[in-house]
Amino acid sequence: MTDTLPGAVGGASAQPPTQPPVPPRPASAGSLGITDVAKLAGVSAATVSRALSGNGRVSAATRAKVERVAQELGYVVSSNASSLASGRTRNVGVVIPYLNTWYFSTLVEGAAATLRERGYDLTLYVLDGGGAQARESVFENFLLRKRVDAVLAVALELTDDEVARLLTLGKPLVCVGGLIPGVRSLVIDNERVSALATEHLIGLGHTRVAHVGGAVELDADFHLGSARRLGYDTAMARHGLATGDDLYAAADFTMQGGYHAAKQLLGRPDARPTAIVAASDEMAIGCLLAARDLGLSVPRDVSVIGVDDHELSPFFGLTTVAQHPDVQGRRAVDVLMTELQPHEGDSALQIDLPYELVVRSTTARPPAP
Amino acid sequence: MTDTLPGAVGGASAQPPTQPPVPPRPASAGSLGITDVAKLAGVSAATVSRALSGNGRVSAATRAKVERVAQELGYVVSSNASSLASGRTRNVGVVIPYLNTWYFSTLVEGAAATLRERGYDLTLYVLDGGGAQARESVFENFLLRKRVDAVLAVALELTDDEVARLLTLGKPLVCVGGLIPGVRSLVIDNERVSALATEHLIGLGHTRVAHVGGAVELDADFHLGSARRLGYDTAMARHGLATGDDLYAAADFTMQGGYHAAKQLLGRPDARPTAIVAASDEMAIGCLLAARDLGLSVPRDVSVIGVDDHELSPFFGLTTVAQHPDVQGRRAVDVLMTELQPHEGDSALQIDLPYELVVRSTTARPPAP
DNA sequence: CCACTTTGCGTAATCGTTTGCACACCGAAG
DNA sequence: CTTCGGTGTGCAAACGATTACGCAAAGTGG
Repeated sequence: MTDTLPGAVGGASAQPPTQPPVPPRPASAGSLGITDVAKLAGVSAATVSRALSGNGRVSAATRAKVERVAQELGYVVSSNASSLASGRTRNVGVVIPYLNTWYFSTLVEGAAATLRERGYDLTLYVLDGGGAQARESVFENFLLRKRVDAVLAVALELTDDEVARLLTLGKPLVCVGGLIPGVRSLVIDNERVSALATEHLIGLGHTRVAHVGGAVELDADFHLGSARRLGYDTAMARHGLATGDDLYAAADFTMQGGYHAAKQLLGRPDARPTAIVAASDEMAIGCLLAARDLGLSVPRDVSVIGVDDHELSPFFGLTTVAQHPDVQGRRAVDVLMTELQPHEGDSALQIDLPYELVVRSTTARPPAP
Repeated sequence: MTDTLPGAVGGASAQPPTQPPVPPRPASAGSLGITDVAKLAGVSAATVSRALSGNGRVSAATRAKVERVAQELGYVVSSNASSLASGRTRNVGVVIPYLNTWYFSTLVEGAAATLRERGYDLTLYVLDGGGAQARESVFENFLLRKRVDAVLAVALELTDDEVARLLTLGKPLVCVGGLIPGVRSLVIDNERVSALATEHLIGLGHTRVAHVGGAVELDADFHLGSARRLGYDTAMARHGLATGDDLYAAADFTMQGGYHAAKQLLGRPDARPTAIVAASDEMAIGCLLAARDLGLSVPRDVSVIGVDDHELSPFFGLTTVAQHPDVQGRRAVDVLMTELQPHEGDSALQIDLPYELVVRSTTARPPAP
């Protein structure tokens, strides 16, 4: 029931003190329930529920009438009451480490769009900042309040404990951006992605190919840095090409990091690499800027390829291996939805996400020696 | 369950004694309710509710015992039941046009962090993509389901209808990033911000100051482009400096747009501006890159200033007028929270957000003529 | 030692839907 | 003309909390 707090509605200016006898119900449009609709439609509340939810059978005529009345009254079901009674919330929880990042925010936007289309709400839990404490409070409290029908974990390496905790709720749990044992996960093959990028350069004829990768000590989130470095190493090895410390520089997945790494790699003119595969587009763009500052022309003097297809990449003409976070978000929701259906055929726990090479103008054949 | 309760062991542990050390499995299924806690603690459900929620009086001893039992059982209140009974949801709805943008995602992250700290959930509605239809469905359905205690509208020019719709719910509505009549709004004075940036350049001695602004036809979101252009115009006029078509280029708030605009402005060597104030940092960075491509040195040949303090700005050494979206998100939540309290003193409807000049290395005195 | 206020807690009535069950009606099959 | 299976609807019991009341027991002051 809406509290009869005076002044909550008016808002604009202070309530005049000379208020006439306060109307007992100040147009409490919020407090209209299913029974109001029922009464006006001349049916029982049960029938209204069935007509509006689509569960159970209702004659076409009755349904139409109920819908009309509900529309006229501006009636909207109380999700709390509905959830309590039915056990379904039409709401999914999305847990994510950060938000102010191209990848994460785009992924969430994709998920949000899909959920909205399906009539679902999205409740967001951003772990950032709060550290271990935030993480614990989310997993120990927020997610257990039965406010969500399912949980989508983004790029989170969940502990067995956290998984168990969530699964005892009996709610589907889907993970995107990392493989978790026993949990349906949508993953991108980071090793292959990185190998593909590397092989593009090798295919162009490059032999001195350097790698700007994530520092091992920053190897959070499913060892993204390691996986991509491994793909680079593998591809190089497969083609009999040398790798080594002089062809590797660690960075932190930022543009600035990529910039400094490239400065270092491209700095010595003696054995300068003719190409760089960066583990992310932001770092790749950093490399581009560094090359320019060193007076090197891209792609004439040095080729650069990234991974992601960041929103800035088209502008820089960056060749890259695209992953599509918005699609990842959408697909993750799709999976979640089928999971919410009374499914039985246990499909694969691991679902591979697509990626593809996007050739732009930062890669070309190596300069003639 | 860990049986530290002497009396509870007999009744509760149905486990065979010869069970190997199974992980404690705190909660049996999701189906444990307040009455389970009540029974085990030897009190009534009402007391458990009071002890856990802090409403009503409970002796310290009882409270401690209830808390311990709840902890052991892994009990978490059902937010639906709680909301239904109390009318409060401990959840706020955030409505936002886009998410995959530095400003928006950072703002939401700030809001999310604050909300989490206060034990609130955040339900996110991203309008993007769905167009008018998405917008309508959010305002006509999603927000009216009584799932939220309050609504935070970000950079949305709400129609009177939408405002009315939300206010009849009796739920607080706060707006950040735009002034809406009758709604408590947190706004940044875009005109002053832009004037401040312009005056920084004027103070350095620049007289030919150009503006890269939002195209009027893209003037969504509270006329951000217009307001910032007006601030530039005003500042120039105040100092008796000329403005005009040769000192203005429209763009679309992207780096690419800024790049092309700057190419145009800086292209003719005859009457080239010595400084540019861009209406956003992303455009400013585009200007930086354009200047470089034209062989101009920043800030020796041309100064550039932006607005935002984008995450990339420190890397580019960009001088800018900072607004702090994360702080804006936090403050918006703060306001929302006081709004949720039984407030009475109607404070100002408009709340001004802070901004400040951040001088880095892209602005300097103009070149000697 | 007696009113009289606090305190602490239990009883029971909500909150607004959903849904199992019962029942009435209806047309088709036996 | 019964007997059915299928439809459409209402009744009433959940769902799992919160909270207004009421009533003891425990302080408090005179």
